[in-house]
Amino acid sequence: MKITLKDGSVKEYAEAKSVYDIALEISEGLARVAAAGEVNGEIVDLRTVLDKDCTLNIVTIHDPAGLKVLRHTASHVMAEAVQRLFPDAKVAIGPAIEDGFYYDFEHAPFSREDLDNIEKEMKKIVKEGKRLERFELPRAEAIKFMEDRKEPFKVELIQDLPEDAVISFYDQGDFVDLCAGPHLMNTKNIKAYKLISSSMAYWRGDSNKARLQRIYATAFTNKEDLEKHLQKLEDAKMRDHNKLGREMGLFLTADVIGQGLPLFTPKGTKMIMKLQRWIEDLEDREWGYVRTRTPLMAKSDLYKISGHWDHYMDGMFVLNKDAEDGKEVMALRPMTCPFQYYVYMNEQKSYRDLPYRMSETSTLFRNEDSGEMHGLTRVRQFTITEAHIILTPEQAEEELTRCVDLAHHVMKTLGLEGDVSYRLSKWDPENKAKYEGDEEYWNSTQQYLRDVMNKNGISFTEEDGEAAFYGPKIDIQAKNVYGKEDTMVTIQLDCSSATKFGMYYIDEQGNKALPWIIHRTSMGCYERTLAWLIEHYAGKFPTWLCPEQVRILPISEKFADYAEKVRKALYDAGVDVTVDTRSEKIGYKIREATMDKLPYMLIVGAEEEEKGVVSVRSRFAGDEGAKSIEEFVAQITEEIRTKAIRKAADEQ
RNA sequence: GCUGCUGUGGCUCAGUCGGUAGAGCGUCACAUUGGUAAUGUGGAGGUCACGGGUCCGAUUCCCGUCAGCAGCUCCA
Repeated sequence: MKITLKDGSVKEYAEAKSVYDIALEISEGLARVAAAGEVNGEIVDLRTVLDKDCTLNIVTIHDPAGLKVLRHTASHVMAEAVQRLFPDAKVAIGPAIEDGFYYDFEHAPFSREDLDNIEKEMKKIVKEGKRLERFELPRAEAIKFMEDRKEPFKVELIQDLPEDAVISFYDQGDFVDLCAGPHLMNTKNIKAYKLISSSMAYWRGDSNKARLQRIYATAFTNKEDLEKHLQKLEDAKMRDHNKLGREMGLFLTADVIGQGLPLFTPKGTKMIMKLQRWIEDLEDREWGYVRTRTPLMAKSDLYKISGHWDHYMDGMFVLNKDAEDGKEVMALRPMTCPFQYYVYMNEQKSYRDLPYRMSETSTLFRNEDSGEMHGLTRVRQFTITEAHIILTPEQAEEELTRCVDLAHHVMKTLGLEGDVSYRLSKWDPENKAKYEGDEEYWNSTQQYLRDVMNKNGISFTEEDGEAAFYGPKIDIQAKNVYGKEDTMVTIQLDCSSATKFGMYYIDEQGNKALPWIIHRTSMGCYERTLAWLIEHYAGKFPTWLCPEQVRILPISEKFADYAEKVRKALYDAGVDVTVDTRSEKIGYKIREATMDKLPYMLIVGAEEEEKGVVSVRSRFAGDEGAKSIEEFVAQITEEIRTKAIRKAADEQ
């Protein structure tokens, strides 16, 4: 008997065998869908004995699709283990996800001990080598089947399937699950898995529905891959800005100050100031922006005009809300838009003045739900380089391109351009009340942004329900160390706000005309960008961003004067430099400076003083040898000026 | 906002089956003045997150609050 595999290779067998046996042998337990080979154009059943040459489309568990199947099967095994240990646990759903799988149960919260016990029980099930059998039932029987097994969530799932649906189940002996498949054919092929964590999840993501316990786990084809993955999770923890940023002394929080209100230390502040000075100069001198400075709060009247009062009330901090003494109801600003509009309207503008680009380093306040705050990435007060560009409709395409270019330039300079993806954030046609404007407005503005990105050769995804209430956005997204995505930069097209505020410009015919508005950031907010930088560089920032760029390490206190001379030379050149004057051994000082992730250490002793040099030790190249003071100053100032991103050999 | 877990010197953690606490690192002082990842000795430093309850007595048990974490939901 000859079998032709998908890759063209041919296997020969002395006697007829079942597809099941062949599949098991070739793929270490492949997915059922893959096992269904084609014989003379017909899908063969697993136990069909092959008596002719055929082509078998085999997906092994080493393929991405097969790995997903492996994980999905592992979720069934986990569900069985849970029900063996906790017979009253009701099963909900258990899909494979990126990097693993989960299963939701209705049950009391699981402790770590429970998870370990479940893992042990899974081991037994794997060892038992249980075969997974697929069977199908008509809808009514399927419902009865799950009703008999007292699985209300499964019953609900089946009820939502179409009347004529073929409803399939997978039976692994003591555990049967509603499932479209495919699956591994045998539990024994699940060799490497780990229960990661458990947490609460709502049935169908609806907070009004049942509270379930979700167990997150992962599975791989072999122990090495699993170990590698677990190591990766550990490494991610080491880069986590919320941990590393605090350890490095860049920021802190205080219970009495409140959630989502980080405090920046001198070090963290220095980094933010370096970013801010750079961005402000860049925008004003090279990209044609003017700078404004507007209030952090306003009367509620302003937000009523802007639409925030109707569309964003929950997200604002409102002051004097229930005041009975006649005090004005105010709100801290959640955005800068309307404030800058009034600056625009201060003087009548001609088409010749447009595009009018107003930028502001703007502090904003957003009343996020208490469970939403995280480190520096979700906070209640943050500062952003926010601009509003007032322009004629004819200028929009070119200006939007400039905005994308500026954002790209900023990310490239920071070395972060490889981390991002672009997203067209659209309104939600299913939830029109959340947005201003009609279908035509949204379709046309969304198409406008789509065209701009296409013309600029940007690949992007599209997402419903992510737009601002006044218009669609180009969002530049980045993932954190745990794979969670955040918006870093946003560029929004707004063709409706000008009407609300009565903004206009005088066109070439001398008539009032309605401008368009671009809302955009050039860099995400400083807090979030700093978080991103910490995680991207694992704290080893490019020299220009380091709060401490050089540390001078005198061999002993005898060389304090020479160290001071070197320090002054660097300080006068604008370098952030310190001297470690403690009476510690040089090895100890080097160790500490290394752990502080300093880019440069300058060791100075008798030899150096005599020759007027410094011994350079860098994070990038280790011992760089002796250099004259002038030479090192020239080298580092050039590195800082060009914002070079030097990397060590092992960081390439 | 919801569910769960967590909160002990600056950091990492131990401990108290209820009798007001300990280590390492860091910090400070002194000695040492050194050559590329840890010199030695000594000292200081904690209302055990905060508030209430039970108890003769609470850091320990219970309740609440605040904060941190994970997840859900949300994110103009």
